[in-house]
Amino acid sequence: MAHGSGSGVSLADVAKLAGVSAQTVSRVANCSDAVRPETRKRVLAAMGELGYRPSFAARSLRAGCYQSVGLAMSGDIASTGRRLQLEGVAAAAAQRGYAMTLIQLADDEATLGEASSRMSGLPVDGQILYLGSSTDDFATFEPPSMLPTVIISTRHHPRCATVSNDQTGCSVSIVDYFIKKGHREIRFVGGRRDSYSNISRQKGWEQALRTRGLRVVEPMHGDWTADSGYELGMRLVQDRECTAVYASNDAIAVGVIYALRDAGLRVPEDVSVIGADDSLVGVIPHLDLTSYRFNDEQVGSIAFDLATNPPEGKEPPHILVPGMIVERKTVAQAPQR
Amino acid sequence: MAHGSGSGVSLADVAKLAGVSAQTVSRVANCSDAVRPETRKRVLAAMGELGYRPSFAARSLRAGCYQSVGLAMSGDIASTGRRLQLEGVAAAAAQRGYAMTLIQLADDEATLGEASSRMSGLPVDGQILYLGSSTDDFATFEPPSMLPTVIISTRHHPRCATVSNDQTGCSVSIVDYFIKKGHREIRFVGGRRDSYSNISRQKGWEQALRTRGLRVVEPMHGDWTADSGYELGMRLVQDRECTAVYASNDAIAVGVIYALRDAGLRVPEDVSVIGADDSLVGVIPHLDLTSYRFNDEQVGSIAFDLATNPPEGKEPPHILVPGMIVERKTVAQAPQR
DNA sequence: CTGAGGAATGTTAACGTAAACATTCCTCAG
DNA sequence: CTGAGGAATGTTTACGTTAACATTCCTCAG
Repeated sequence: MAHGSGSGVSLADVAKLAGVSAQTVSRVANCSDAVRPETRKRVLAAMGELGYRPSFAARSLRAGCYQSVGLAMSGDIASTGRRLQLEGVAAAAAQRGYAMTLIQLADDEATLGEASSRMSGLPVDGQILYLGSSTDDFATFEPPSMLPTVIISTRHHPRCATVSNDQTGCSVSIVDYFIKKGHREIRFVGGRRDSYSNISRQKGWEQALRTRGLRVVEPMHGDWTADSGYELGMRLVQDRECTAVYASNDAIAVGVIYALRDAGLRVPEDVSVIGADDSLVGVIPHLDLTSYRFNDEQVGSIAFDLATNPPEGKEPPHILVPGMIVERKTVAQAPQR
Repeated sequence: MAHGSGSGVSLADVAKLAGVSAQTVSRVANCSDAVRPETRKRVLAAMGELGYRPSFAARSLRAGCYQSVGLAMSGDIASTGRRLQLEGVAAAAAQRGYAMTLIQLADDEATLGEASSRMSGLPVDGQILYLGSSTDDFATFEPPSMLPTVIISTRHHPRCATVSNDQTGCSVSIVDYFIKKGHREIRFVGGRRDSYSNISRQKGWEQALRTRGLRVVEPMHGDWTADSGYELGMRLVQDRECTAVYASNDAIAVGVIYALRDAGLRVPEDVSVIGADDSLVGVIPHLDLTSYRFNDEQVGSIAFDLATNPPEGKEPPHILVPGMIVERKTVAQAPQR
């Protein structure tokens, strides 16, 4: 017995059992009020007996849409940030009565073109593409004409709507926050050099420092782990003028803090440290790391809206969603010199 | 212009433009080789021009199945473990050419019945229900007759296949691992008392100790955070006989370790500590926490297989997937007394 | 030159649903 | 008693696809 489409039981089957027409069954299934209570009862009984399940295929064929949005992700769904945006899309979809179709692309096939072509055969009214910002075909990708397409990316695309966390804005906020606290020597400790989010964060930091007329010291780079942060932190100890450190993620921030403390410096009294992503809550005792929390939920929700209600205008929108600094205990006023 | 189903452009439209029959276009779309190269080219050109996208609805209506599996999750998709199992399902689906339809249930509607009924109108050949193990209707839930159903849960269900991580097995492995290292006073530090996974882990620990004839000391409970682990760790210091601690998750383990060290005890020389979930890799400097890693990928993959290829037998399978201890540096031989 | 045989293409029908329209049946005003 | 009007239900049709069968056209052996 083939499972699938409508469970093999159709309106007609139910109709026959209940002694009514298929249309009447359809009316019952769709809660129309133009059915006598007695008839309705008989139909519902027949439905139950046969295990009727409406056929999504037939319904959407008739309706011409699916009430479903597609999300294509590459590699790791689970990594920080990505998963929250997935959740944002899912939440927005749920709220608006949409389903979500998720496809995962292996890293070696993670191009926008491939994702879009796989998606085009699926039951979706719009698609959200969430691959790394560094896919080969980002610039050349042409979205399918009849399928509203949104790319989650910090980069701007000429033909597609794009949304993402405002990585640059994150850096600017952090720099300004440090400045407000009286800091002037603000260092950046990076993650992997080739990572797009690291590049954006670093660029934003540099830009903000220059605009504010502060000194830019060439940053060091680690591999996103706390251990690499520790090493970099130990090197940072030499830098006697530095009073503020902006780490490209929280693990690095933790590494830096441990290193500074091991070197006899106090955090935040001597050096203030801030992380990014706000991913380490509740995980380390007595560490109240000040961090920057992105609004992943909103990114997902906006992506959903753009995919299901594409704006009319010529120019595709490029939306950057700001987050906020979560103040805890690793940033203080700059020490007096 | 309505988007959706087949982009509004049908085989017939393409056929007219290319001057062939719809069937020929269908053959081209399905890569049948019974088409003259020249014809194929003409058809492909027409497809491109019109932006043809095959209609999922029509195809599955005809085929009688969707090549898609449904996954229902409650509340937080992102939390440790859950997200990895999501990824496991997604990976298995991708590998076998299936799509995945994800629906998210708000916490106040997270029952198996609700999930299943929502799913029944979606394009899925099978469904995987992944709510908390504590849903109200777990025992009474009746799966729909024509939709293969799998529940991800440590509990056994009389009518549905179930899969999950082997929480009890985790505890047994950990106890035996400690015993192998010469420990005999093995404590359990729990997370939230009412959490199902905490209950299972504690039960497994207790059972293992009893079976091996070791002393069971009533465990303490925190709230899963490192800070709560720290507090409990400080209380644990009084327990002079304890040489081994099994923490119900990694954050608690970290808290315990910090507390023990602050109290002057060495880890692992004086007291060994093990966590569970292996969720804190690379996040704390110089902490090489021994932990138990579950095989979430495999849980997801098995769930997928059961949902798409339901076994014939009468008794629904109940599968517990073992994980493994990841040996690092927080467990050592028991100290000599 | 004939026609058998195969390659390429066309035609028909069915999948399950729901809108639009058609029919039946009942009630009640005149 | 008649029939207008409305409620309940039935019938037809189209959505886009593809399996199954039908047709056309070409090639080449005899």
